[in-house]
Amino acid sequence: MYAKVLVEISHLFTNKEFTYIIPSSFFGKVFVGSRVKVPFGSQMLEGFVLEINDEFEEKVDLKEISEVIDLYPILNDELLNLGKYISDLTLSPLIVVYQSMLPKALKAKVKVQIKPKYLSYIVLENNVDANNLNNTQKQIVVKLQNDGKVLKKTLNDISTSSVSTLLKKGIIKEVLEEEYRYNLSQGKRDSFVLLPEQKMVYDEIVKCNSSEVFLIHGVTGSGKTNVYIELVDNVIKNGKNAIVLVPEISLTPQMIKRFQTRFDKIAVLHSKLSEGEKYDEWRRIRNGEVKIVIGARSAVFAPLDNLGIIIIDEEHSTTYKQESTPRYHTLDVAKYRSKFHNCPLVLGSATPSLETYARAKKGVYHLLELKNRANSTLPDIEIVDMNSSFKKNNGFFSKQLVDKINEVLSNDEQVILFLNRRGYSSFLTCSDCGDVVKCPHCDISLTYHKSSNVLRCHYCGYATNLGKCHCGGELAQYGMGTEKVEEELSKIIPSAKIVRMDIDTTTTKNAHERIINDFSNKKYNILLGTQMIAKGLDFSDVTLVGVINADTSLNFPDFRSSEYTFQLLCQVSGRSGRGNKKGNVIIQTFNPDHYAIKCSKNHDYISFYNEEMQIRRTLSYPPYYYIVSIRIISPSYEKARDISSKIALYLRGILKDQIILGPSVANVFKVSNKYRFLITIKYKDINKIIEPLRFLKEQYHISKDIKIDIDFNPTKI
DNA sequence: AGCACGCCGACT
DNA sequence: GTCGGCGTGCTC
Repeated sequence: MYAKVLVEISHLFTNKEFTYIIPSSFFGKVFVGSRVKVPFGSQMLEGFVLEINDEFEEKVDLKEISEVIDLYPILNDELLNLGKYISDLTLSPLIVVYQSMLPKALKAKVKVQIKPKYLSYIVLENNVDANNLNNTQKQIVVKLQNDGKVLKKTLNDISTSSVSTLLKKGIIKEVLEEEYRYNLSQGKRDSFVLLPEQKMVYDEIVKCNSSEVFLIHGVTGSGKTNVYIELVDNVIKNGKNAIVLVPEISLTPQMIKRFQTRFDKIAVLHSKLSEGEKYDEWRRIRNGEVKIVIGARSAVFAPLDNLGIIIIDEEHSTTYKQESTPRYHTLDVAKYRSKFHNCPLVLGSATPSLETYARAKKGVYHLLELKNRANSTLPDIEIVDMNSSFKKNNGFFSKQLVDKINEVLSNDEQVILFLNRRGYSSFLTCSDCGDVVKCPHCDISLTYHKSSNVLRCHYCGYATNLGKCHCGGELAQYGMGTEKVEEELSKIIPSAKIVRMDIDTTTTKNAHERIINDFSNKKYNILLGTQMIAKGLDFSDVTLVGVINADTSLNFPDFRSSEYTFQLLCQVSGRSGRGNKKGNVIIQTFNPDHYAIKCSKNHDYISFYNEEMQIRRTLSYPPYYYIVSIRIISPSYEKARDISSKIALYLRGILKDQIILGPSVANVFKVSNKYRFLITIKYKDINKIIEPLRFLKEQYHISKDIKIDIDFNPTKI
């Protein structure tokens, strides 16, 4: 017997398999999808078995598999083939794809070994003649007769020696049972009835018994989660399982809570779990102990059989695209799995991505609408032109916003203030020469962290103490960070109890949940934060949302900047007035006439969509064209530049009908002392460009000092 | 990635 | 003569 094995080295030979002999002692123990240890050159490596054959005809000296790691395969046929599909789609090494489909604990070269955690229990082994026992022993036996199974630790507390005597006599025995590190307690049951509009959406989807894609376009607060819960309930009643995907961790606690009010067998997968917890959750899923998986991007690979539905909430979120190899999009993976299981895929958003909405309008997806808020009305939105306001008081806060905050606080209601920091984090400028302090390794302004008084590079992590400019001038703060806004706000409104939520205040475990709980329990009356407070949060006492600077994302050099801005404004606005009190939103901006801002005032997705689509059409951007970006990265500037030109020439030579842009220096020109060039292809048919790109990738795969990074449908350009 | 093989410079 | 530089190539 022979096995084709994919070894855990991604670097040299892409997707090459090696054949090994299965020694007779391993017959029946090696499966397709199992991990094995194999001798490889001088080293011992782990690998995945991809094929098992009776014959092998080539005349090569074969080695034997030296160890079988798994009792059962860890990847089933569906996931093995899904991996191959992703590998083809993203031009990533297959082994890297498999690794990212599994928890890190299952990876060969993981630094700390993560193993299942076991607890020792004691059970009665034989019928006991109580006369042969002393009092302590009797006490233990009686306890076991009453309770059946008791933690060994508990009995040891009575008497360690008695326990070991009984064990020796064979009267009791020890059993090991696994303890899962992550334990989701059962929630309080809560029932609701779908509103007519929600029921219609539900009925449409429940009717479907094939792999169709549905888009629920529902305004913020329209009760999409209730529809999800009913859909999942229906699936489970039919004996099937469900995957529910959410964009990021800050959203997860509330979504989990909602699902806990209805279901028990839920597993949770997201990046804030420890590796041990992830491993345990993964095995609970694999062992069929759960029926629902809720999680972020990677949860789309959850090893659930018999899927009945996949739900992707906040479909437009860029977190669904993985920003490292393999650069897959969750939507593509979900589509594959929905086809495999012949089950519906449901996308939900108040502000769908243009790509998704365009497909829904074309009829590729089913478009379903929730036009009304479930329990309240949409908030009133006021746009404040900062061009005039800014000159008057020269601060971050317009008079309108300050007045409204005071009014809301005096009613004992709450405020969420949103600071749009994208591309505009606080950096330091020299007051003499005007230079911005940049990272010596990356072409990026350093961000000033006031609490620790250091300048930090958000790309490579470089940190330096605050010094003087190279010209000797003083450095002055420019731009605005949450800390600075908080400082100014507490001066203007001394009575405000402000809690900040940003990267700095949420590094510790459970920090997210703590801040959200504290704010929810009204320990604070103002929540000030960055992107992470924009989505999903649901506080019934928040009646004012203030957007301090709507423009910064508008100025970001990206063709999607208008779309991101519109989405962001709708999302944050949606946090206001979710209870029974009317909500208000104040958006401060220097561009009050920009369509992204104007449309958000009226919650008008369709007008925004139409305006933006015209621009996309004119400039040949998605969804009219697909985009692939090719990044050429090298520590040598000359090499990066020359190879880029060579590649562009090659591509232009064979892709005569495609739009090829570049090479140009990338937006962030230098990262960690490596220079980056960019070539962009706009295309309609992937089949026309995939082979040359695969060729390029293979050509430079071996090269030490040139890295070619190919990113299909990049979210950042 | 490792590690061997191999082909040239500078040392006891 | 040989120690060791790292370029090239292979690993079932």
